[in-house]
Order: sequence, then C-alpha cells, then structure tokens
Amino acid sequence: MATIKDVAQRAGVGIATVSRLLNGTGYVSADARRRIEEAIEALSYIPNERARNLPRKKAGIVGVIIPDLQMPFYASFIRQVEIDLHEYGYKTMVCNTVEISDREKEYVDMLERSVVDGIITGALSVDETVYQQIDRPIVSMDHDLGPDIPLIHSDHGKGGRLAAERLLRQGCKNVLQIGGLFPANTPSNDRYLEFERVMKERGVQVRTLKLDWNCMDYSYYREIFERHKEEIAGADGVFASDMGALALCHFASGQGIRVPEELKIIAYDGTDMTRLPYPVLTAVCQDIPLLARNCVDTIMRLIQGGDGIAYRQTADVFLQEGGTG
Amino acid sequence: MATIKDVAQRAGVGIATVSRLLNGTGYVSADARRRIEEAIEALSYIPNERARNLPRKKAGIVGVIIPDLQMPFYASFIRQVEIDLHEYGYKTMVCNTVEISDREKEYVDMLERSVVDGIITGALSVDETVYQQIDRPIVSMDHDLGPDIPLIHSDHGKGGRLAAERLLRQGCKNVLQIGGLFPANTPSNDRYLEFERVMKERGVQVRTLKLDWNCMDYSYYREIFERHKEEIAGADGVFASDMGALALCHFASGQGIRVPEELKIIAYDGTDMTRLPYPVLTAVCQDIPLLARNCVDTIMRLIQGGDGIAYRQTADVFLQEGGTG
DNA sequence: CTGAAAGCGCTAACAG
DNA sequence: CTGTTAGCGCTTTCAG
Repeated sequence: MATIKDVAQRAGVGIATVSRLLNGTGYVSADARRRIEEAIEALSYIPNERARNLPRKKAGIVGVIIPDLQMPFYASFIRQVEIDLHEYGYKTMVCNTVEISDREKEYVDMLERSVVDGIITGALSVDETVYQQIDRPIVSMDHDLGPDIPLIHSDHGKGGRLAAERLLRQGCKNVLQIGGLFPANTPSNDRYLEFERVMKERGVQVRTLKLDWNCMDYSYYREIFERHKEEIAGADGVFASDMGALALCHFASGQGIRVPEELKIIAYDGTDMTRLPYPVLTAVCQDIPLLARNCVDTIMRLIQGGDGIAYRQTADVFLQEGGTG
Repeated sequence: MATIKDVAQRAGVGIATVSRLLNGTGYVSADARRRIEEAIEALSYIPNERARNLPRKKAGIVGVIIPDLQMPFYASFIRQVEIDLHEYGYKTMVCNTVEISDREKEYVDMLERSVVDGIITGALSVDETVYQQIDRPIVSMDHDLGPDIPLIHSDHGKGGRLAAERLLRQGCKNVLQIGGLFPANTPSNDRYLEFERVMKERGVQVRTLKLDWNCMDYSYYREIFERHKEEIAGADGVFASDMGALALCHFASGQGIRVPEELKIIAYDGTDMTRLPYPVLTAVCQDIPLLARNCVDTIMRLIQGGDGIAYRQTADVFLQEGGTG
C-alpha cells in the first residue's frame, strides 16, 4: 500500500503539500498539484482513514446498541439510523445485546476506547450506571438513563390512549392487555399505564397478561393464549404488540372467534408484519424514521460538541386503520 | 483523556513499560507493575484502540453489506454475523445499500481506506468489477464475484428440488413459481432452475411469475395476485419466497381457495415469518447461522492471511414441515 | 506557496 | 527487567 510519503517522494514535494492538496486546505501551486496528482494516479494511492483520524481525534463511527436485530422494530430502526448517519458521513457499528449484558458492556467500552465517537442505545441489559459513568456522547432510545443522557422515544402514552379510545368507540366492555412492562423506568411503559387509565376512567375493565417483554417467539404466544383461553374468550377487545396481535388473530380464528365482530384487536408498534394480513391489522404505529432521525441528529450534535440539546424528544404516534379493530 | 504518557509519568516509568504491562508482552517488575496500576486507576486511564491499531495495522472491524436490513433474511443474517465476529474480537459495520449503488461503492471504499479489515457482502447493486479490483479480504454471499472472491451460499439447487419433490409427492399437476431471478450470475437462481427441471422431468407444467427480486412490499404481492387471479386459481401448487407464500395464503383464503387441500404452498427462505401462521408454512429453510459462520470464518482466515480457503462453500437447506404444502 | 518538524497515542525492537 | 528510539500514516503549525 502506497503511503503519503511515497506520493510526496515521487512527486518531489513535501508530505505536507500532498496533505494540503488531499484536504483542500492551504495553497498548492498548479505545478505541484499536477505532479502530485500524477503520483497518486501512478501509485494508485488511497489515504488511510484510520491514520487520518488519529490526529483528527475522531473515529467517524457511531455505535448502535439494540436488543436484537431479529426484532423487526429494531431492524427497521437501525436501517434508518444507518441511512441517516451516512448522510452525516458517519459509519454505523451494530451490536445486538441478545440479552447478554457482557456484550452490551463491551460495546459501551468501545466508546471509552475511542473506537466509536458516540453511542445510540436502545437496549438496557446492563445497569444504567454503566452509561451514566461515561462522559461521552450517548443518546438513549426508550430508556431513561438519567438527566445527562438525551432520551428519545415515541409518545407511548398517546399510543395507549389511541388504542383505548378506539376500543371504547367500538363498544368494548371487557378488554385485555397483553405485553410486558419493562423492569426499568421506561417511557414505553406509558402505553400500558395510559391504556389502563383511559379504560378505567370510562369504567371499562382491563385485565393484563404480563409477558417477558422480549419474547421474540411466536409459539410462546400460542402457549400463553392456550393457557389463558377463557380470559381471551371472555374479552371483546385486546391491545398487544404487533406479534402478539398477529398471533392472537390466528389463535382466534382457530378458536372460531370472529375478528373484529366478536373480538377487536389493536396492535402496537406498527411494523411491517401488521401489514401482512389483509385487511391489515389496526395498529398504533411508532414513527421509526422520526425516532431514528432524532437519535442521529442528537448524537451528531453531541459529537460536534453542540449545546442546547433537548434532553427529551417525543415522537408522535398514529393509528393505522385496519380491519381488526 | 489520560494517555499512556500520563500514566508512565505518574508511575515514574517509561511508556514502553506501561505498554508491556497493558499487553502482557515482556516482563514488568512487581514494583513497576504496582505503580503503573496505581496510576492507571488514579487517572482512570483507558487505552485508545484507534491509536493502538495504527501500528498494528488493523482496524478490528469488518464491514457487512446487504441490500436491506428490513428484509428479515438479512436482518437475521447480520444478527448472526455480528455475534460470530464478536467471538473473533471483531466489530461489525453495517451498510444497507437500499438499492443505491453509490452507497455500496462508498462502503467498499472503506476497505481500501483501511477503515475495515474486510468485507462480507450480500448485495450487488454495483458492477462486480468494483469488488474484483480490490486486493483485500472480501467474501461474497450468494453472488459470484469471480474466482478470486470466496463465495458462500445455500444449496439453492437442492432447495428447488426439495420443493418440487414435495409438491410432486402431494400430487400437484400444475404448479406456479413466483419470484425473481437475479440479473447477475447468482447461485440463488438455481432454486428456480432446479425446481423447473425436476418438475419438467416428471412432466408437470411449471409457470413462472417473474417479479422484482427485492419487492419488500406486501401489497405488491397482492397486486400481482389480483392481476394473475386465473393463473392462481388454475394452479394446485405454488413455490414462492416467504413473503410471497404468506401473502398467497391470505389471498387464497380471501378467494375461498383452501390451503393445502386445493392449493399447496411452499415457501422459500424459512425466516421467522413462516412460523407466524398456525400451522406454520411448509418451507425450504436456509441455514442462516451456518451461512453467517461460513462467511465469518472465511473472512477471518482471509484477514489473518490464511491459505487453503475454499473458494465455494455450500450450506445445506432443509424442509420445514408445515401445514400449507 | 512549501517543507521541516512536532505531534496524535501506542507498539516494538534494541541496547542497556 | 527497562527506557530510548524509531516508527504507524497523516495533520498541522510555523518559519521560510
């Protein structure tokens, strides 16, 4: 691999002159320019970014930590984050924690080891102090990591409200809520709380089936449903995550329960899978592109040492009209 | 940020001694060790990986290029790749080309710019010469990039055969194949070719609905089905990608066509979504963990300058017993 | 305009 | 065992 030194030598100039030409910083005579360009061409020289970034004290990379890439929500999220970071000229390093806290910790270390310039995290399998102890650019999605770390999340409260109001409007009297509250202090829990609040306010009974929040497994839902057959049979409305809702649709049809006539179902998240059935699932959708953009804009401002960064940014949610609720 | 120099100074030793202790290379007296450790602690020193990797001439990062993270197959693939690379102590940089060839080209450049040590690519929105011109570690999944670049892929031919044989065993006489042949020379096309070959061999008629290979959109399928209603009604067996198969199940039920009694459906890829319905889709599954491992093992051997690397590695596929075919 | 020189933070001989 | 020294490949003053 040719280095800047080789180029300078061949062009008969100093290495600084080559650097100036490469970076468009400072003047370079037409003559020198010509000779350098010839040398670059001849040696097919390509600058080494890593060497370049050492003096610049930057990595040009942002780490993104999420629970599991196999969850459609996070796959879509990272997809957008990667696209947005690219517009800023930054690369994306990914980490699925897959529930292994050691792995999450290791990736967080990458920030202190200067392999990434910042971290966007949507996972929290470690203690939050792991993040709090670091004085470098960090942005959190959906998990409150304290007052020093910008928090970006959907308006989950509104999401719960939208779902509740929809079911009420459809005349539901006995609703079931399926899903898992995060252990930690997480805005996503608001969706459950608000759902319940609105329902109670209107005197409608809400029962909650608590699950492991990260059960990616479809068959897991089937088991749960089987175990709570009566509760489901007794309900006329259900609010569940995308996968739970979809699984329930199938379960209901297996049980001869007609959707939405006898049972209304509203999904939460609104990822692609809600658009698999026809008609599509009625769903409260998170605005993933907006979440991603907020995360990226914020981490970039943090990296560029900007100020006046909003501590908390809430993204709107909306209802996807569908045929199940 | 404290540097190695600060630590050496505070410990009253040379910077090389600190380095030796840090890397466990060479001897360090118990006394020096104690003082250095104290200094590290006091300054809460953390070595800078980027600086470390400059002399080591490595980045510790592998780039993974795929068409779109939103496609479940690729999301699962990267998930595994990330996990496997991590075992080798390598980080994962992702790129969705999202069909923008400039982006793919830019990420390939990262290899020449030394920001990554190698690239695993499952995309090909650029001309293959882009890859061929580079003399650095590259591994390709599913696209033949010439004799110098290791190729890793599923035994798609067997996949086509498994599907064909299954449909034949079920007595299908008039089958439809839905999907898109890649424009380029791609092993995945074998699945169509073999499917057709086996069917023809047994005198069964095969019709093919050619689609854009990258239509991630579910509604796109609905359109296609609507447009080819009669062909579908006339068929008794269909072989399609996961999403196509799932969409067809719904379409069929909307048309009053019973699956599998009147129409057998076999999916290809076998990603999670095939396990959403109950019973699950009958599907030919690619072994994503194996594909990922082969890619990672191979790129690592390439990076470590190993030899005797198989040019072509084929991963077995298997049939997922389901209720649709 | 330009080159020498001093870093960026760390590794790795190589004489002590 | 240990410190000095010379890099890794590039950026960036700062006198010419």
